[in-house]
Amino acid sequence: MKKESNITIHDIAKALGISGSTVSRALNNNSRISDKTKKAVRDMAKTLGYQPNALASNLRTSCTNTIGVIIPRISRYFFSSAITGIEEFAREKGFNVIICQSNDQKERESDCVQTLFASRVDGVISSVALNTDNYDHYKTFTNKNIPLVFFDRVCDELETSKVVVDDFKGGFLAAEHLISKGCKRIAHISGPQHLNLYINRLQGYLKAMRKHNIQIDKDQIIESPLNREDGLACAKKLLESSNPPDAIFAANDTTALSIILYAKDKGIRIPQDLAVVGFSNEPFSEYLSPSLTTIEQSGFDVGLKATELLLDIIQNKTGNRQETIVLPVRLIERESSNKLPN
Amino acid sequence: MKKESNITIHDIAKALGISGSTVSRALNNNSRISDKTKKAVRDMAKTLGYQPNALASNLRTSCTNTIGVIIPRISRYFFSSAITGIEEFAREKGFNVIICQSNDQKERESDCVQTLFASRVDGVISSVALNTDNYDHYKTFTNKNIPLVFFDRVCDELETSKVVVDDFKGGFLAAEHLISKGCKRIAHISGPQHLNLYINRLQGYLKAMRKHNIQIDKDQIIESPLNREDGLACAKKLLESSNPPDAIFAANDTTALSIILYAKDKGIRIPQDLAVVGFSNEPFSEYLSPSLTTIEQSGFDVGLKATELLLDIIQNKTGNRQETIVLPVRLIERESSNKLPN
DNA sequence: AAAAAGCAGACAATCGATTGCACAATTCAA
DNA sequence: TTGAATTGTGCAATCGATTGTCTGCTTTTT
Repeated sequence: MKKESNITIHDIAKALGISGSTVSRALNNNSRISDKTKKAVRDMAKTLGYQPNALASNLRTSCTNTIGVIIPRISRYFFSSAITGIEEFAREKGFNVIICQSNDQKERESDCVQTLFASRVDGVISSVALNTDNYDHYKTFTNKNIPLVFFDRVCDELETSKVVVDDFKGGFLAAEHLISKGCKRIAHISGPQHLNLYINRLQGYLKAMRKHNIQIDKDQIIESPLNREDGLACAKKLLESSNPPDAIFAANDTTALSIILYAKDKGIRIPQDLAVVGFSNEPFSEYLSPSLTTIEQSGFDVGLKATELLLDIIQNKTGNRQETIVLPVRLIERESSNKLPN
Repeated sequence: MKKESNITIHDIAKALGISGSTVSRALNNNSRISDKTKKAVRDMAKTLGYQPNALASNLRTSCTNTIGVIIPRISRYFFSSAITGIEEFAREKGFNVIICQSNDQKERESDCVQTLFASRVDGVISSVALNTDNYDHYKTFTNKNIPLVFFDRVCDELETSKVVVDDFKGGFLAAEHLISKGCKRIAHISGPQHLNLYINRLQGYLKAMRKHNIQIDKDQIIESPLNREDGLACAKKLLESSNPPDAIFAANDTTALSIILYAKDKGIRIPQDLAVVGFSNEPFSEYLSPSLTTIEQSGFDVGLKATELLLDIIQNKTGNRQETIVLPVRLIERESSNKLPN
């Protein structure tokens, strides 16, 4: 009923008449221990129901076998998929994962950094908050040589590895797709320009436009925080202008959703009057009416890759590298852009 | 560049010419230490940039200040919201959270139990996998007196506390709402009957039917694993019968979605020919066409409450109690049931 | 003024696994 | 046969914070 006195390596040692250090080495498969002893130790460990005390081991080795994750919000599908990828890989390698949410606020992000640091995680994977414009708090990690890998929303200021999707190509595919559907006046709603991924999506869009000699109108490119409300405002601004676009490429699905809702409300037909393409392939995009054409990016793969990279740095003690891994994206054609080229 | 030798309580002690134990007690606000000394210690700690080493403390106290969470899948909105609630509360109280996903498989759930146990978490919050029909693996915790709280998908076999939403009322509200809209033949697609929450939703539905003297037809109540595919099969079965229902109450939104997709495909008008109500208020339900009437349940609140309960058990060492907290639900009326009573 | 009580702080053991070094036993080379 | 090399284990210190017990000093009580 009380504390079951836990089995320690010393109990095993006593049972076998050997020393604790030998047991420890045997369990860690140290080459200095004979196979016979190793087997005896392992068998006895099983018999006694030994459970290693990670705490003690952590204290001695100052490795926690834990990685920290900082994400804006877990309830966004892309991030929860990323978490799944991170966990999958980390657990398989014997690492635990501690997750912190910044709620897209820089201050909370700083708190997350502190929490993870105090938990003495062996490494950190992060996707920065929307309004993070300065990365000093991350120096808590880099100063102490704690490996750090960014994903999706990455930070260029710090010398770390990064995992992103091919946002440039995504932007390009989206725009070219709209062009192929005969759209002539293609607007783009972009995100905060201090984040690479939005810059890249925009650049991809611009490249497609140039490639096909479509005139680029600065009024048709607007920056937005990409939430529901601002999406409506952007839709209004674009669609009520004297020369409205015949297509909009939104830098995320949430904004594309706002556009669709706005258009429905105003009797603008999609895709006939206005074609729409989003970005991310959020789960809801498939069920919208019309369903949303979008760029698929695999959160799972991004998480997996980031973890692979991080654990490699941790285990090989190579120090923070500056590798950048770019994962592929894919255009998913649905109804919102399904019109005949005219 | 190498290991910055970390500041320990002994460094503080040396700097002040006092002993380590005094520093420890001062930092823990022990009453045996004078205010003057406490202040001196705290100031010095700040000056030196002292960061307590949780590992050492954990080892000594055998408390990890960490709670474990086992959930089916983090990518489902209800669960990610619950996680947010759990984290919010736990962090505020100085606890870390380790999350494990069972992917709705009993075997993985067992693995999660082992992982969390090996991590020596101070307590566990769990929502069981769909196919878990036996709870022996959870005894790993109960045997060692590790507090355990279930939420949403709870287990009655073990003597633990539980947090659920009012599924019975939800079922009742859903059915009564359909009745108020003039529906006469109301089908119900329920979930696995070894899970209380589906039993309760069903019972709520039955009570409403009885209250309003609507005939209950056993053929109109079917059990389903409640996924996309099976939802289509259920829809087909119900709607192609010789006497199809004029309303369906599905035990989750995913199944309701399947019904809507099936009906669209077959030219069945919603809500005129068929009214539909789901359960959960998943984010997509708002954007469907027609938008989905559903029962809202707050994952966040459930997570918060479960954590409150768990931390209370941990901190007051009251042992596992058997409290059951029931949180409210709410009907959200949308288009899929918006027809005039006939 | 002597005894009792209270206070502030120090000492040292402890949590359990790891690891540098020492040492014994065995094998091998010369 | 002796010295060297190799192999298998044990000893004891260590990681850093916590905590039961003890000490010396101050205050209070009678």
